[in-house]
Amino acid sequence: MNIKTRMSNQDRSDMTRKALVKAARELFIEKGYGEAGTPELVRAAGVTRGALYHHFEDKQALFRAVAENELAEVAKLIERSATTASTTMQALESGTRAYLDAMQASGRAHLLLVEGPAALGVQTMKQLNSDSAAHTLRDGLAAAMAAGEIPQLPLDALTAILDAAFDRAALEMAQGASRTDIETALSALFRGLAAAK
Amino acid sequence: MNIKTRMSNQDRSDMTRKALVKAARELFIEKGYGEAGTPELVRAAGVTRGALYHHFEDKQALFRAVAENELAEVAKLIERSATTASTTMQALESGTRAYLDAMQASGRAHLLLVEGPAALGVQTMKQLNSDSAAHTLRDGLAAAMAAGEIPQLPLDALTAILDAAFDRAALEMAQGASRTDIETALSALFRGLAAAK
DNA sequence: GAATTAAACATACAGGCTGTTTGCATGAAT
DNA sequence: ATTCATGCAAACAGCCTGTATGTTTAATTC
Repeated sequence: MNIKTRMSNQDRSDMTRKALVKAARELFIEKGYGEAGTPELVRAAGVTRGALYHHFEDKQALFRAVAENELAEVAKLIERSATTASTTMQALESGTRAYLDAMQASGRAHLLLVEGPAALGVQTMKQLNSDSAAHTLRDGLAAAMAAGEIPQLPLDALTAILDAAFDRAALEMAQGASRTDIETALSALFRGLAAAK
Repeated sequence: MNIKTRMSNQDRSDMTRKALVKAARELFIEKGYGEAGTPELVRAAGVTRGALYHHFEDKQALFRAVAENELAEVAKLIERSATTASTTMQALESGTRAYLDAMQASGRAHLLLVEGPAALGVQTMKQLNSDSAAHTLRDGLAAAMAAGEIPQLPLDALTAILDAAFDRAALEMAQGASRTDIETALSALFRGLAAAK
């Protein structure tokens, strides 16, 4: 597979793109976006800087590709784990667990929650998120409100705040915090919301 | 005051340090840590790069000084607004409002919550935070638990999650989100916690 | 209070990194 | 078979960071 002779342009492009994204993912995690240099990056990917700048407009675009990859993976994992829950709140809680699981891939939380907003900007990150699957939370909350399972509250604000809570939960877990502790605290928040009529 | 002749070394140092931190604060906000170059920075501060590297070990140290400044300001504002509340939960809620207020200074939320973790690292930022005054939340929650106002929950996890919620609340508000919406959602979370026995 | 030392810069320099340009080789199209 | 386009490779230009060196002026010492 590594032999570069006798290959269609398509395949060659796919290979180098993937090699670049993979190496970038690792180096961005290890050193952070700012400290990860393209010379080292392409060395790790086994290509040249020429290839990089042929496939990506700039370093930022490469990071964006990495982030989009991660988000797609998260979305896939969440969809895959979607079970049939009887109440909307149960669906939300199981969705939360799926999200926490999906975010435990090594370095993913750091990449998406720390490097991403600084490298691409908060706005762009928000955009990428909603392009993939973050609307899950928003929709779930809206449904729960409609079903009367939680009180009527400003949807955008509540979504943002709970989203942040989940993100931090994922980040803490990725850094070694106790999963049961985190889930206990999150559940208490959820159940409290439901009780708070 | 701008005449640089006949000044003690102390005063000269203080002046240039302050000028650097001020200019850095603005440029880091405007362009982000990575894109803010020291040549432009020192021009804005009215000093030379020589002065910068005389006072700060490197660009990161300058950012750190900016962040510490902001955190100190936040802590000051929170302490100043500390009122006597009858219940621990009331104290927590008023503390929350004070925090949100303090974080509305232009660019502050972005600096501390977006640039900071990427530029200095999540760990260092956490450290700086706890060095200044973030333990307020943790202590408040512990007190509320001890007083039986909220259920017994893993303190670290709950603190982290609520901290994240407040941070995002501050960030959203700084970006134009409705304050009443945010406070409504936050209050619901709090009251829910209290109810969730 | 003269001489020495140390602080606060200013300037010049070295290396590295990003993005661009130019050249080349090979697969695709005609 | 020839032309064209794609996928790179390599060299280049500009900028930026951190360091090293020089200069001025305040602080200290004798």
